[in-house]
Amino acid sequence: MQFPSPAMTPASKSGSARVTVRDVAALAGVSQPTASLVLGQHPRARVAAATRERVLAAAAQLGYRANVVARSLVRGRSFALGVVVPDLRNPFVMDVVAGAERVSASEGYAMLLCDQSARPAAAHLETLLARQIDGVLLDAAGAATLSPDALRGVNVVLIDEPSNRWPGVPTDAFAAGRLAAEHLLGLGHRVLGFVGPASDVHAYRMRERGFAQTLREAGIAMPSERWRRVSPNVTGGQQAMRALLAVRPRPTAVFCANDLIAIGAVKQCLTQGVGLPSELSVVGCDDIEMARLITPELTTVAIPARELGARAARLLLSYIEHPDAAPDASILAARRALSRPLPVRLLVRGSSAAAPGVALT
Amino acid sequence: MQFPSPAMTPASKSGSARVTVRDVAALAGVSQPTASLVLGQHPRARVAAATRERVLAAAAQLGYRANVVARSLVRGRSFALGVVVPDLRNPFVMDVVAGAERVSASEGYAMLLCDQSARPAAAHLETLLARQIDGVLLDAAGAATLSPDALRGVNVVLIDEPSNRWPGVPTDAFAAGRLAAEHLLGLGHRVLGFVGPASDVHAYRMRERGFAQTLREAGIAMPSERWRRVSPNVTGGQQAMRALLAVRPRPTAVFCANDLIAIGAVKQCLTQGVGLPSELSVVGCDDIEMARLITPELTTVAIPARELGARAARLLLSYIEHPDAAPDASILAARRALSRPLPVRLLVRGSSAAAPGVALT
DNA sequence: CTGCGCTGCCAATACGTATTAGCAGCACAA
DNA sequence: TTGTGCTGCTAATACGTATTGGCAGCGCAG
Repeated sequence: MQFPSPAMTPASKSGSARVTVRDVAALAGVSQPTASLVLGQHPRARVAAATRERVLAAAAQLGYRANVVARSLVRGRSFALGVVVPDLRNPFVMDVVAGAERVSASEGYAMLLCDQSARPAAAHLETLLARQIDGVLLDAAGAATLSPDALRGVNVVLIDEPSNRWPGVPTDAFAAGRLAAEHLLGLGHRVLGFVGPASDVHAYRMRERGFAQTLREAGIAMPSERWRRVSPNVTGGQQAMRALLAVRPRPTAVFCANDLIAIGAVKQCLTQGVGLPSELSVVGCDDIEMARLITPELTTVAIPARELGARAARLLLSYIEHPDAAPDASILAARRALSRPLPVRLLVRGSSAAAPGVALT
Repeated sequence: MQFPSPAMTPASKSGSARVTVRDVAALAGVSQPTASLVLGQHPRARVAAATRERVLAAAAQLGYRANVVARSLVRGRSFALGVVVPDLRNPFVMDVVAGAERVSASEGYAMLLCDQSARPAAAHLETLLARQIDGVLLDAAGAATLSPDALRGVNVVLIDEPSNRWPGVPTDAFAAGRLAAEHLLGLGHRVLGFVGPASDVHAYRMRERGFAQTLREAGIAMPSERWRRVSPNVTGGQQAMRALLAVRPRPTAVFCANDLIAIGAVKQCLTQGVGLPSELSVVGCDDIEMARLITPELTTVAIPARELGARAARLLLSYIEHPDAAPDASILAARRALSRPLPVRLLVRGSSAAAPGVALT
């Protein structure tokens, strides 16, 4: 039988002073390393069952919570991921982040979020590296603006941007463009337009090439007046559509490289009184929530954004937790599966219809 | 004159092994604490100018980067903020987060993002506390679900949720409701409806009360059939509007407690062929980007979301960096300024117009 | 009774930084 | 010459955990 220290009753004051592994060890009557063996995350440690029980009981009684900072220092790992995104207010980007957050949180990793619209990616990366970050999820924009050796010594996974330097999770962007083209061709459209970003982001390029190549195969002309480059947002879409509506012959259908552009394009049509989809069809790409909310609802090629983020996080974690140069075959297989292009699919909604004067059979 | 170690030329191999303050000290020919005094963040330290120069030169030559983890351990602070949000995919929330991110990044703090839609707030909080987080930004939903003593010992700032326990940044939510009511009354509407969330979030309640009290003062009845409670998203808005359109007399104007609800309401009207704004006016609240993208554009009461997030972050940083019980008068004044309710303003757009049969003078 | 291997625990140390206390060295006045 | 005060630096230690090496104690075979 033993008395609790009269100065405090352990159970009641669990929050007052920081309780460390030493306190737990003292209460359990073992040394600090022994307590550390039990409370650390190495279940392989050889500790007698009775001792383990005593330590766990003491930890519970004191309300022990491991200090991740101290653990990080000694292990040289922070159990945290950095995510560098081009713009926090882009809904597609946030869907990707949401997918990544779910995975990283469930694996016990914290997520440090960095917005490039406020600070350059290089500055964010400096902060992340100083924090001994375990890995970085990089959007295409981030990968483009960063010098490659700023990223030396850290695990990197790229989101929808191929590279022979770092692994990444791609989407089948070429198919996205092709699906849009096939859909519009099938509706009888022969005078087509395209709106994409001026920046050189691979996924956008592939969407464009899938669209262009399908038109080419069908023998459709793609004059440059109907091939517009703008900033990839709503304003850009409006500008592009204003220009396209002035072109003669006027396009009867337009494919936009993302939904924000498409929404801007649709808005501009409504502003100018152009009938949608009676006079003009618009197809977007991404399937952000907003696409279903405008009128008419936007026909678009859905990119599985959350899944994209989730897979990118899983792939990054795989590299973090198995840093070996030549890992297990099953690990390699898992990585290969995660690196496979994500399928896309066409969602036909109200913004696309048969070309004017074409009766569909 | 001294030779560099023949084993490596310092400038070239800056990335190979982790360079510590000891390496810098050795190269500069001073002790580790001296180098630490120069490279740490205490400019008050008394170091001779010549020594300081030598240390800085050595640090630059070696590409020294401070290890924030080690610094955190000894200082007992992590230089990181936690942000716990109800849903990463809510655009209003993300605007708030974007504002907070900008401030925290510019002050050298990292931002750990936690999404309650994937894990309960309590679980996130456990992770954050284990990481010695310096402070937490909490949305109303987070504050509601957390037991108060889970937050003991950490700085907390609430976003748009009053509490006598923690500081927070409020918005003038009552005025938001009042503005909406005055606007609609001014347009001649006398049969009004309201749609709000079923959850008990203070800001929503105040918007509702501002709206209700203004109607009451004008002698307008508010029967419960025209007072709907749904989940605060697009689907909820659709459901509520479907119900409201069946009420007799049918309302000629509806105020929705946030824009997502309002967008759902507008969508439902279009689906059922109800003319907007000719037969029915809809007013939202928040002014998310989407509000300008639907047709007709949504009349709404703008809440300055980014400013809200930015102020919350600044307020939190004030508490973190001045933990004194009785701080400076200027600090108190700054806190008071940051705690003042954020003004809101009405943005009249296309979704509201004069009541049917009312000619405006 | 000795030698060997195994189990279970602990002493010592490391991680990279910040901070406290104190020691030289110097200038200056008494 | 001694005392005093200041400047500029360093030795020692702390932060809380993980890990290495080694030491008792025990069972068992020779």
